[in-house]
Amino acid sequence: MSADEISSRERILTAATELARQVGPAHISLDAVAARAGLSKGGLLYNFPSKKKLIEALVERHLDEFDKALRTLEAEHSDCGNALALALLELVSCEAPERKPDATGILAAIAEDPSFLDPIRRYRRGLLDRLIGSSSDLASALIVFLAVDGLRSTQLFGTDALGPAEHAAVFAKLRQLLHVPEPA
Amino acid sequence: MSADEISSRERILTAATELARQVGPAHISLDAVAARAGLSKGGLLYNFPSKKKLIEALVERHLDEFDKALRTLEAEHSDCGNALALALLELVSCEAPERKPDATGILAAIAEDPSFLDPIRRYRRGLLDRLIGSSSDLASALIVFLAVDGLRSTQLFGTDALGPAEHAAVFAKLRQLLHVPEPA
DNA sequence: ACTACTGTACCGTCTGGACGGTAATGTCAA
DNA sequence: TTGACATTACCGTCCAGACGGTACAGTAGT
Repeated sequence: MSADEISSRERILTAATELARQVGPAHISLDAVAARAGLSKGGLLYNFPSKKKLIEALVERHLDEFDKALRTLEAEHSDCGNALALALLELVSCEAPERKPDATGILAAIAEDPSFLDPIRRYRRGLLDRLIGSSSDLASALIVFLAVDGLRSTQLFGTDALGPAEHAAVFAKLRQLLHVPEPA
Repeated sequence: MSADEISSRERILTAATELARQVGPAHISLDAVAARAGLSKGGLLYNFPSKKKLIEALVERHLDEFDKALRTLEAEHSDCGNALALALLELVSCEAPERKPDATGILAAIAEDPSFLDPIRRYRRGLLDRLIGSSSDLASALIVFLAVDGLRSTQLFGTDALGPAEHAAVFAKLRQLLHVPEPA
């Protein structure tokens, strides 16, 4: 891995994610991923010895990115009592594409085999425990947790039905549930 | 279609859904679906002339079942002001498996080609409009809408992290948001 | 005779993966 | 400094099998 270029692994993972969005999560073939990542199929199989390993890495990377973005946002609100719930809310509502990890690869994983989501299950349970432990109002925190899930899933499916005004209304109310004042 | 047995179309659709859950949504082959539905591949292709038609029917049936269950629940609460939001809440939280449509087939659809979800997009937008038109408190209704989405998506992914107690706590709070008294 | 299939045979395409090769880049003793 | 070997990171080819779909002859119930 030379310093002036992104690692092949990253390029492959990104190519796979983009392909999933374009041709449908069930149709990411090794050939197509390799072509898109700018290397040969042999090269791909060198980095990921099987399709299974590739998809596992896809899930893992998404989880890492999500967790990193979440912890950054959480730190920004460390003064607030409901920092984690607030960070969750902001992660899913923020406009910056950099901070919002692309989850399309996850669809490829679940399409291939639902058991690929086991790491996600574990992560979510941990997240929920952390949320429960850090929230003054359990029910409200759980509502935020679910609502964020809802928004993320609809973004993932491309079935996002909320307009900007509705979007703003929900988030204002959710903030209110967390006893967080409106931002100026 | 004789009266004493379920139609072949229904059997095929059910078989496809079950297969999607078992082997992964990306791997429902016509051969496997036919075998599971107890007919030959020729018979399957007689009912659904292509895989595309089969999957379209999968999405359509799910939408029909969902809408039917929702309208039934809505009618049961026609005296309440937030009947639709409440019905949504009950549909996703009820224990009766009969009333909760299995959405696994949807995963097969999105895995194959995300544009299969167009009917779902339309339905959701219509549902949202109906919700907005019928709710006294818009923001709360939208929160319920999102939270229900969240719960449905996690059930779909099998990443449901909430325990029974947490589950109960959220739903109590959501009901409270809709100004609905606790059931006895 | 018509409907609703069944069963079998087949075709062209695509797939994951195995394999052998190779050029570049270390590593290390003499 | 050099030669010997190891590792990394790929390339290009091949293949058995699975896939969606077609074609068609046969058949049991109405």
